[in-house]
Amino acid sequence: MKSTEPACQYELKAARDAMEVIQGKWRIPIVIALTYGVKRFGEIQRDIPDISPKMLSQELKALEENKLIMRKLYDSMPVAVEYSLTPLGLSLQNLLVELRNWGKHFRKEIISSSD
Amino acid sequence: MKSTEPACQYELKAARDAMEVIQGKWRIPIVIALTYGVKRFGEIQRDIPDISPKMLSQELKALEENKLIMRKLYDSMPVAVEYSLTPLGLSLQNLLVELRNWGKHFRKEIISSSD
DNA sequence: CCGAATCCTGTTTGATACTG
DNA sequence: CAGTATCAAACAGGATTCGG
Repeated sequence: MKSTEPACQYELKAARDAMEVIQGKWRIPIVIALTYGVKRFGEIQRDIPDISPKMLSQELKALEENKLIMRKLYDSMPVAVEYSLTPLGLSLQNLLVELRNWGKHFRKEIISSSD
Repeated sequence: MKSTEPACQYELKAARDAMEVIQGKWRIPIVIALTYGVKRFGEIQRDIPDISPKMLSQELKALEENKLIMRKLYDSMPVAVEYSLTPLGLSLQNLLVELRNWGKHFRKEIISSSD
């Protein structure tokens, strides 16, 4: 065989699918915030100090569309909304662990060595 | 304790560091292409059919700056250049595996269920 | 063959203010 | 409290052309 690629196109697509879902500045922080339990809009906003309400709203919506999180509306007065991880969102844990592990490894290699 | 966040700021930063390095449309494909061995510019370009030379050049440079790949220049005529993964680049394998696993899981859950 | 340079477009992100 | 609306800035990505 001349090229090594054709056999792995499916694997590559899976990796890119995953990236699409978690890519961006805020999705990982939001998911991590919610791994500590159900939270309300304002709580998440306090946990991620420099996110704007617009971005938070927008990214929550995207995560909900991908079924990583659940939005529960309480029709009280004033309204209350609670966000939580779905099973699919929880299934990200292994990936998040690897992400953190590699992130630490990277810092050791890069920050210490040169640069 | 009232907030769950302060303790995990370091973990969060590690995850974001990792994301910054692998984020974007082309870095994962490039790294995956190079896991099959040393390759030249044109080979990588053929392995990733829809990448433009500009993007390939730009992303190779970024990956090199982060020490994930190595660039070796052969001063022949015409010049030849070979790219390969560094140990740090190779250390991404576990993360890539998780990325693919979760990507597949995600497709099963999403594509099949509704959407 | 391996890019660099330039120009251009669309998306992402952000600051700020406002609403039910 | 939980967002929306608006505007502006930044960035990613693409098309094309050029050079050693």
